[in-house]
Amino acid sequence: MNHQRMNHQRTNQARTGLRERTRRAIQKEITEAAERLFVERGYEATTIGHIAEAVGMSRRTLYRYFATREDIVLGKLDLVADDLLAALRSRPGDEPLWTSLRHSFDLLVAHFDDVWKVEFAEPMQRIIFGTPDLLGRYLEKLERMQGAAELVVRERAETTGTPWADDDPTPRAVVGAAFGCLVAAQHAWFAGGAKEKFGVMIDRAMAAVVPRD
Amino acid sequence: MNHQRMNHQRTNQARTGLRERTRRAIQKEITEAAERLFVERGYEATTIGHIAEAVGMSRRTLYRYFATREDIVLGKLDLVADDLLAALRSRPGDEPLWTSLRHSFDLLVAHFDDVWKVEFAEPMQRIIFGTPDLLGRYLEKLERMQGAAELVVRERAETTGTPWADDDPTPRAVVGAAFGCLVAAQHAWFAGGAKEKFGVMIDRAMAAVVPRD
DNA sequence: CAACGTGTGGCACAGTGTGTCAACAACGGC
DNA sequence: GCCGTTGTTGACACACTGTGCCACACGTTG
Repeated sequence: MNHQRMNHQRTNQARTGLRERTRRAIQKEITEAAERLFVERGYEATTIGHIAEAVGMSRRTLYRYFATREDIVLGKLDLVADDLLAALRSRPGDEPLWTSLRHSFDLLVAHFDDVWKVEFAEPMQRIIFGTPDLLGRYLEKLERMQGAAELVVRERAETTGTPWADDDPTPRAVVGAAFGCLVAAQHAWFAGGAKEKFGVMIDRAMAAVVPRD
Repeated sequence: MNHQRMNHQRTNQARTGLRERTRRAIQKEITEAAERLFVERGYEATTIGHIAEAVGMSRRTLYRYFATREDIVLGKLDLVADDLLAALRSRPGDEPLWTSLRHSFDLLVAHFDDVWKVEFAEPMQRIIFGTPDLLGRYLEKLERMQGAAELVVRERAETTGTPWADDDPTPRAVVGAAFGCLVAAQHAWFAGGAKEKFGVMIDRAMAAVVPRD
């Protein structure tokens, strides 16, 4: 229970504390070793014990850095989520919602086209989408992002004087549609061997689905 | 590995065989006992052992009916998925895609407004959305449904002479947007205490997001 | 009857994730 | 310097999931 809140507990306070920094460094080390193993031996075949051995620590200690094996792969997503929400919040209030959402995704686009792609992009993507456990966790995290995004969208609508009723599914639906496009773009992206830029893919996907403003 | 294909392996052949029927009956019995336990003691707190004991069979045998504990809750979804795809296939080819998708969801609407609601609707929904594991599996199943739906949509577009390129994210995006609306409707539905009909909710959600035809 | 296929339970096993405890290092005040 | 506090680590035991394997019981068919 309560796995998801264990890492990165306070993004604001103690941002540059020594503790936090070394913790991040170790987390990164673990992640890299683990991903190497996942890519070359497969996700299912790589146990926590293997990873612990690879980074030279005990199984128990590893669990203090990542609550579950899925989190080793998907933990960074929580950080991205915070940034995405901040980006969404910072969009001008009079901008069409769909456009704001598209721009918020730019962070993910960068994440895909830059960091991931250079080192592990395609293989790790394939591992995530090819492993039921990971895919489920991934989608669950996207789900929670959508919940948070809905709140942001509702707040924004309130400031512009056109709020939605509490039981109106509209804001969630628009956000959900946007994330649906995101996943669609991911599929198309590495279905085409990641030859095309991810940004292009998501533009196409979101152009095909434009809600009434 | 390969959990999801273990149950309901051939929906077409041997539809009314004795074996299949008794199997279904036992599955149903297990499901009902399990859901009762889940509702009153919580999902996490209910082990396979408890369920097995409740229905009077061994743990090992229970695993021959459901590959995972999640499947006890979400297994029926696979059947619904088949029906949903069949419904989608049977829509007229000249109908706007969004309308076809909306009508395909009627099955789910019935499932929500009728069967579930009468007995376990709200509690089970809450359990699914409140348990990370279950939510993940649920979303993963929706994901696979979307993959299958995309194929149907592509085939249909081919017969009408307006196919999409293989690397075009459009069909998946539209399908994904529709499923996003579905989930949005679920949220709004039991956020409002399931007072409103589910059909109304999904109508509102999908009306808010209409892609270009 | 015998052979066969199928459903069942028992057992052992690898793996995940948790609670608990003792050892140990780091840091501050005295 | 010494000592308590605090945080990190590893070891062990534990409950639970899911799988492989084997022996047994049952009904059907030859």
